[in-house]
Amino acid sequence: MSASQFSTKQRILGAAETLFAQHGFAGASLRQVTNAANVNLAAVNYHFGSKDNLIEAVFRRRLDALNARRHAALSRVEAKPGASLEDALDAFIRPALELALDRHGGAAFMRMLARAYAEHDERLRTFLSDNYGHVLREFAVAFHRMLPHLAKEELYWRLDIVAGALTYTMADFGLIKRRAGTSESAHREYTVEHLVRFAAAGLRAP
Amino acid sequence: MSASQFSTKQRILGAAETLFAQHGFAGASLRQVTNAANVNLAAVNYHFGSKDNLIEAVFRRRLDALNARRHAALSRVEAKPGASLEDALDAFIRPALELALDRHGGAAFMRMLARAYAEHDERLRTFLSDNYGHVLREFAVAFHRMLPHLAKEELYWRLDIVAGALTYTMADFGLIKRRAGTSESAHREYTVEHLVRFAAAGLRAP
DNA sequence: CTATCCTTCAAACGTTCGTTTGATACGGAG
DNA sequence: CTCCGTATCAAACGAACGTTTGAAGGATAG
Repeated sequence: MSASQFSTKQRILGAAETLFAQHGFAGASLRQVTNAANVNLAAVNYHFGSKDNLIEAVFRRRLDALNARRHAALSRVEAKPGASLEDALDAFIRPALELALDRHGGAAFMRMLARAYAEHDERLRTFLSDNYGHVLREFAVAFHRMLPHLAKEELYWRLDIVAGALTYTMADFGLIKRRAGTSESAHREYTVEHLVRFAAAGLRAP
Repeated sequence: MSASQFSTKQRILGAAETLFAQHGFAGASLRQVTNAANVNLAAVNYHFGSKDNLIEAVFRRRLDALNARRHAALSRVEAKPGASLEDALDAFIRPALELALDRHGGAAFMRMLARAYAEHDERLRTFLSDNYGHVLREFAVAFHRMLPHLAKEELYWRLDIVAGALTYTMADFGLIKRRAGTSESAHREYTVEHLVRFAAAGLRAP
């Protein structure tokens, strides 16, 4: 039963991701997590030190890769002459949507991320900003270059809102099965395009 | 100190709204709430019966009025010949935005509502659907009439996502001060227009 | 073999949670 | 005045929380 192809650490991370998405960080207890992962209660503190550290580890496992892919995609866009706002938004959205549609817990992680956005928790915001803020700042610079008429302050809170709305939307997309008869790649292309237009409209508003 | 122009019940509701918005339903304890409201701990269970009932009461206090105003606005739109999708969205968005910009805790409530959306909690969804679902269904019917080419299933989850994204966005709007030199009504008009366009684009997408 | 390190385990730690209790004060109604 | 329903209070209830402890495996190195 407790046997799984995954290590204790990985099983804890997976169960935590699912339960945090379902009940929130305060609402999901370590006893729920360790029961779902079929590991001893003390294993969390042994491997991660504390519940807060576990939360950060769950983020890290996914965001390291997501941020790297976003950075790479933005670099490709910036190397291209005549890149549009839509290209930059695509670089931001596509890696996240691929993560949301990933079959190995991607949807759960996206829902967890959406909750984190809604929580406005100071500790979490600091952690995310410290570890992943630099890529977001790269995007902000790119957007600023593409929307020169927009004041920096205005741009920043628009980005905050657009990113939040996108995250919320992608979290829900992960819950919904695509229409029968549509291939996965077609579904993804359709959704990316839809989200890019939606975000561009929000950023370009007067 | 404990003296206030408001009754015990009202002070509990106000403090709960603020703290639920800040720390979530699981994260805010009744001891925090009763301390902030300057009332005895037992007062919550005396006046409301349980923490869950308190949560529902906090929703009820705002949503009764919000739903009534949305219903009235939609009725006006439907009485008007040649009403557009944008008119219906206006009827949906304007009352909510006015609530979000209300100075007496409206912003806190909107943040709480956004968290509730992100939580996907079954009990809360049932409560909201049972008590306020009929107005949302009126809007769904109106939108269906205005978007006949869209299958019902497709429309429903688009509405779910659009409503969530709008709620999230309005929750953040409540946190941000309007630009200096802009009147409150101008700020509201600008924002409503922006949100309506944004939502219409999401619903009209192919 | 023994020694060592990493991991797992049951049990307990002190704290905080939502809820309940029983006493006390107050304020009209009879 | 007494009576009675409403409201508030300090105190306690059992349950659940995150965390710590110390002992017991189990593999590897000498």
